[in-house]
This record gives sequence, C-alpha cells and structure tokens, in this order.
Amino acid sequence: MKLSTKGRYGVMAMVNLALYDHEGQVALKQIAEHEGISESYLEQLIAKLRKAGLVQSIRGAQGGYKLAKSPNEISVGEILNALEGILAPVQCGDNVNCCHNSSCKVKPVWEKIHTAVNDVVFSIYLSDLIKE
Amino acid sequence: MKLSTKGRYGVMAMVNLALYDHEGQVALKQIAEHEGISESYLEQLIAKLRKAGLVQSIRGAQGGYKLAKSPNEISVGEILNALEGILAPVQCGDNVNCCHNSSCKVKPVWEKIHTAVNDVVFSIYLSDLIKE
DNA sequence: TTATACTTGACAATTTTAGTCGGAAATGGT
DNA sequence: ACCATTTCCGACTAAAATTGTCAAGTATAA
Ligand code: FES
Ligand code: FES
Repeated sequence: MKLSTKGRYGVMAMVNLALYDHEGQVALKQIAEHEGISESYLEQLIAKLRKAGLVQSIRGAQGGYKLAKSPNEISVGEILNALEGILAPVQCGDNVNCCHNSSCKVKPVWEKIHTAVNDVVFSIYLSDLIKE
Repeated sequence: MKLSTKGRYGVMAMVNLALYDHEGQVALKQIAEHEGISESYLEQLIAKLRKAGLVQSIRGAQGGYKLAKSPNEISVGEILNALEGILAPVQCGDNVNCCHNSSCKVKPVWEKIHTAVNDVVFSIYLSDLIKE
C-alpha cells in the first residue's frame, strides 16, 4: 500500500509547475533541481503526464513544460492515476491478482478502500496545495 | 498503491478461520486448500498474525490455528497492519522516502489518504464479512 | 512411539522499482 | 547557417521487493 516514487515525484513536480505557472514554461532541469530528483527519471514521469493531458510541452531552446489546465482544474487523483494507475488495493476481475472465488467475502473491503482513497484524491486540487 | 499478496492472502485466511471458528482449530493445510494458496507461503504469513496476537496456534497432531479473539473484535485494519505495516502511501519522516523539504506542500495529502484508509479498515470486522 | 502439524531459517525465481544512457528531433538566438 | 538548449524516445541495468520453495527441527495428541 505504499506509493512508488512515480506518484510521489509526479505530484511534487506538478505542484512545482503550479507554483511557477504564471511565468510561462519551466525547464525540466529546473524542476529536477528544485525537488532534488534525477532529471532523466523525471523525463519518463512527465511523459506520462503529458500523454494524460495534464501538462503541455514547449520544445526547443528556452522550452519547457507548463500546466495544460488551470491549477484548480487538476486534481491529485488525475496525477496519481496517470502515474500509478487505478488506486485500488486489489483489482478484482483482472484474473490474476484476484481470488477467482464466486463467493468472495473480501471484495467489498477492497472496493470501500478504493472509494475512500478516490474521494480524497479527487477532491484535492493543485490550487489547494499552492496556497500557503 | 497495490496490496501485496501478503495482505490479500492474510485477510482471506482470517475470514476462513472465522468461518470455521466454532468447530475448534483448523489446520494450515485446510486453509491453503480452501483458498488455493501455497501452504509453505501461508506459514510465513500466519506466523506474523500469531506474533500480532490475532491467531492462536495449537501444536501437535490434530493441531492447527484458531482466532485469538472473537470475530467481532478483529478488524481488517489489524490484519493488514500486521502483514503490510502502516497503511500510509508515504511515510513522512522516515528520512528516506520523504522529501526532506521543510515547506513540503504535499504531506497533508498523504496524511488524508492514510486517515481515509484507516477509517475504512478499522471499522470493518471479521464478523461483518462472514455473515452472508 | 509415531504421526501430525507448527516453527524457523535459508535459499531462489520472478517482477517491480528506480533509475541511466545515448541519440534524435525541435527551436530560439546569434 | 549554426549552435546551444531542451524535449522526446527507446533500450538497458542494478537493486530491491515480492512470492514463493525447501529442509530440518520441535511440540504434542493419540
Ligand atoms: S479478491 Fe477479488 S473477488 Fe475475491
Ligand atoms: S513528502 Fe513527506 S514531508 Fe514532503
């Protein structure tokens, strides 16, 4: 039930982008330095965020990244979903990590956890995190 | 944010024990067969549950395991804590998986997730899972 | 005493994580 | 036109965690 660095770094990077949102794009190098993260690694993460439509890239010299939407339109849930996949403790029905038992008694537990986590992360927006 | 098989198998095994609670102890072999789990692997898991005081072992021939408390005194949270550790997405302050940033903006997010998950798992008891 | 079953610890295959690396493509500045 | 900068892409890798397996030993009921 731990988050990997993908999700952790990703949210950190997005907060960073939100902080510098008003002054145009920010180079990946800057973010990596600010957060003390490997730049090469962050590259992979932000690629996913771009494909998810959360950030926008400007190529070439003086290029960089910026948020694709306003900070109050991007939730932590979207970020984590893009990087970590579905936030369920068990994904029932994927026929490998599930019990294959028709009278499964614990499935409701996994579902409740999933719902509770989603309720939290989809109700917190970047704008909530950058104001003090 | 996925649960490992430790937690999943552990809860399944505990439900199984709760179902047969009235007829004394159950051999590990039985549980393993019922749930389709490796017996040798389950051995390690139930050892942790025993050390956590959730199950009780009866050694010798015709021995086995039984719940150490009544099903309505054992929550899913206790089981998962024993097997997976603290159920927080990020453990701030363990000085390795944390941001070391005094002005961390995301810590409240991790804390809210942790609280939400705990609220769910510590409010579901084995007795809730075995009735119907 | 003998069979059953718990207990412990070492070992190993597989998968995931957490990066690294090299180069290609785009673009603004000179 | 050229060059420095920066994104983009794919392959590769070391380390760690996961998911077991196995063998030997201990306790106890029958
Ligand atoms: S664990 Fe998914 S249905 Fe039982
Ligand atoms: S992530 Fe733990 S304090 Fe920032």
